[in-house]
Amino acid sequence: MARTPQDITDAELAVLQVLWDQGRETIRELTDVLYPSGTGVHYATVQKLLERLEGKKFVKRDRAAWPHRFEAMIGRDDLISRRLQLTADKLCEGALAPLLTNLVRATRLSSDERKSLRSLLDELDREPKAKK
Amino acid sequence: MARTPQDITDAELAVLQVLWDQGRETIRELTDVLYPSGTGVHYATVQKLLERLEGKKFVKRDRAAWPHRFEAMIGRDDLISRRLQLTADKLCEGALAPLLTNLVRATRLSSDERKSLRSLLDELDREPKAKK
DNA sequence: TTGCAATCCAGACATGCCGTCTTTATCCTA
DNA sequence: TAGGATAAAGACGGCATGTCTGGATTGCAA
Repeated sequence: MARTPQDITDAELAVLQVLWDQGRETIRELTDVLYPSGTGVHYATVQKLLERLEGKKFVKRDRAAWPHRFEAMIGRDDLISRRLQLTADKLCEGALAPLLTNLVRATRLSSDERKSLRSLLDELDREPKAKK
Repeated sequence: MARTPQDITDAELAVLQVLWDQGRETIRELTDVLYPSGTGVHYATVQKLLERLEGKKFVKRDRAAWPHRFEAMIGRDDLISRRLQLTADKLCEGALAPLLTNLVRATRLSSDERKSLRSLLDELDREPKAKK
């Protein structure tokens, strides 16, 4: 049984989180956020993580700027979808519906949350062909 | 950044899937299913996987029976919940609601599915204190 | 131009997970 | 009691992944 590499590792995710919060950033800026008391050694670590994220098309590098600036190519919601699909593939033969019912039961939905969920369903009723 | 070991690996999951399908099984039976053309070498592999699953309390071993019989201690739904909570922890600070809305949008819900989802919500309305 | 500091780049390294395999001890059955 | 099957403990190896090193390149200041 071959081990399957992770799509995005924890360290890579940490970098993405900062990019999501701050927008376009340089390696230096990212390093300062991720390793506040860093000795400067961590610069190369962040660099490598960005290089791998770029290779996986999850981050875009602006080589015109100096120093280079980085930007997330994947949104938080996209990654959530990705992870959900992954668990569905492993546990439900790809079907998302079981995850859905599981969540509805497990989550202690407040009445407000139930209300907004209903309106979301109403919205889907009106436009049966949701985009993308 | 410390690497976090997986709760259940792919190979371990494969064993669990068989246990979910077949119920109580011996190592030999599991091995025959997982490695149909196995040379007998894989017996120890399954054995080790079961040992680790037992250590993590995901599988119960009946040492009274001979040969030992194994049984899943965690259900498919439990594992789904676990995985969902894990993604929520990593991407939504533990909140499950974002996953829910994400799923509702991503899943192409048929009108039937929407209907059953609504009735599920109604059910929750009637008994605000859902049990665990 | 020259020197310097910061940045970029490629690759090596280390640690630990995890699937596999080996060896030895233990148990049932004939 | 002999022999085959199972149990138990540990070693091994590949590789993912976070970290680090050395040297090339760039921009800027004197």
